[in-house]
Amino acid sequence: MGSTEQTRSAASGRRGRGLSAERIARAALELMDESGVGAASMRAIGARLGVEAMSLYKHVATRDALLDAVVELVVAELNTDPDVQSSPQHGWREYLSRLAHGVRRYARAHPHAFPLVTTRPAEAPWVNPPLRSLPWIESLLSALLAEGFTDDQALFAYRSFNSFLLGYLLMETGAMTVHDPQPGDGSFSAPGNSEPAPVPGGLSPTRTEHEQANLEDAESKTEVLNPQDDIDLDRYPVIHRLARGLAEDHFTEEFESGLTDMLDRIAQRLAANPA
Amino acid sequence: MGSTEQTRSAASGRRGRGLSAERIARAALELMDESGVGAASMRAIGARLGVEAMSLYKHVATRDALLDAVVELVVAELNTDPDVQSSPQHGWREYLSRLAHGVRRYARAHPHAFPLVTTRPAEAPWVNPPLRSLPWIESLLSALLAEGFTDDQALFAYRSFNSFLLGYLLMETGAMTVHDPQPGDGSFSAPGNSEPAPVPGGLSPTRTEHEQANLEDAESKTEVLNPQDDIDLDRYPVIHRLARGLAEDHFTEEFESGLTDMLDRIAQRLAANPA
DNA sequence: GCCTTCGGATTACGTCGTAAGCTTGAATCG
DNA sequence: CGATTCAAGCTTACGACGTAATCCGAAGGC
Repeated sequence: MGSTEQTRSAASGRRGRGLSAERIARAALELMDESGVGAASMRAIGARLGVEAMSLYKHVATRDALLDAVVELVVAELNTDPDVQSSPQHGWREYLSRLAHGVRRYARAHPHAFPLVTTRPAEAPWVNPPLRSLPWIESLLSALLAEGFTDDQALFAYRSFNSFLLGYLLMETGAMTVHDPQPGDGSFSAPGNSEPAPVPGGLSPTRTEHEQANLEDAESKTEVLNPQDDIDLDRYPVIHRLARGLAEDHFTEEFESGLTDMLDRIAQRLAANPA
Repeated sequence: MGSTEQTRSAASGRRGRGLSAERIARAALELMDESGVGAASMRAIGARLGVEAMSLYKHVATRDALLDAVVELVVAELNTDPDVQSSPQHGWREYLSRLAHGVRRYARAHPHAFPLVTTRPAEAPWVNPPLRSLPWIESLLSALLAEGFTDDQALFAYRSFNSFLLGYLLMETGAMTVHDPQPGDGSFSAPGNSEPAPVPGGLSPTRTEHEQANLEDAESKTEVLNPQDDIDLDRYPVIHRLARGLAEDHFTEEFESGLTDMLDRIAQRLAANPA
């Protein structure tokens, strides 16, 4: 296609067109941001870069490695976040708070890629999301130690930080990627575990339409199921009544208050067994 | 293969062999538990049930719907959990605590399937993991309202419950599914965002071997990267020093203390603006 | 000059989800 | 009872996927 012109505007100053592992990961991330994780197939990534799919393997071992690189790329946005500090300037609270806000920023910037960050298997059980990289784990731990934390206190803070961000941000980004509802309910049983199954519709009759949306993709469908006119009043009266409240967005305020409480929890631990 | 004997031991008392949406979902879940999400292909599920892959479509609309059914199946373990109560018997704290422990139980029982529970797009932004089903959301909310919560208090508790469990359990189950390490590090940049890239190895040279392990699968490889002999002492001195502490398992104790704190947080909210 | 090296294209294989149509045997009804 | 119906399961086939193997042409070093 086109011509054999090879502009060679690459920065590395070597052969080939500007392809590189990072550029590939960046293209993959763009595709995910636009159309979900599933849209980032090797062929699609190649097409976006004006290259055949197989050429990517000259820079990336496998698609799995590429996904890991995307995760790394996302987390690496912390490096260029101006509000995040690499070491505590005004105490550990501000350090952790700024870092947490940085994490939230990258999570909200890539709601489709964030599940990747949270669920891809790590190289060790203690390399946890949402930091996921040894450099940042090192940074956090050494920052806390420098602030006078004991080893145990630092590790406790590390775990609390991880689980808090994981929970809140997965909720928040998950709420951003929702697909269309189903007519039938299809529950196998009810919470009261007394009646077997009073479900009327059973399995859905009309659902021939297919859209690829496994764990891999998560379509963008931002359309929100407006609760108050879809919820079955008889089966779910409380949900029906609280519909408006359920749909309200409390993410920012509760992120702040949850973060504060988490930091308080850590501070409490500091006071409990002082160094 | 075999013979044309058709034992017809099905419970439903109709035609066909015992196949059903629930049996299919159960087979899929077993495959996931054994070998990761990716192992539950339509063909593999069919094989496990002694049936061709296409036969599954007589009971399941699409593989996506099947994954949703698996999620439902996992969450439905709450229904048969003897310690979980369908309505508060001794106050909301015990109700929520028992429910939380029930969720933890199903999460630990299916560490490979749990990411599905946490990341599959829901039918509405407020249908959140780890409950994910309208019956259980209804149950939780009505339980709290019955205990005297205001609407806002119940919704706050619902969100706190979700994000706490999401965070802790994703950490815990994530630590159970770890894959083998890579020789090279491959970071694009370091946390201090001062030096560009002091990485020695760059991209991995020897990694021709492939094993399917995208978000879909997450191989079982329970082998743990023993920190103290693999961590680069020069680049990550703190991690190296804290290696033993990082590898320690604090999940149960910190789940308990975190749960207590979360319930305290809710109680605080009750006191703040009393009904 | 040649020769190595390396980045990209080509071809091809096995597996995946699944659309379309066929077969079959139990349930139903005359 | 035999004819009909029809859902459950089988067969075939297609396009998209990840990727192994191979080839090719140009840039760099000698």
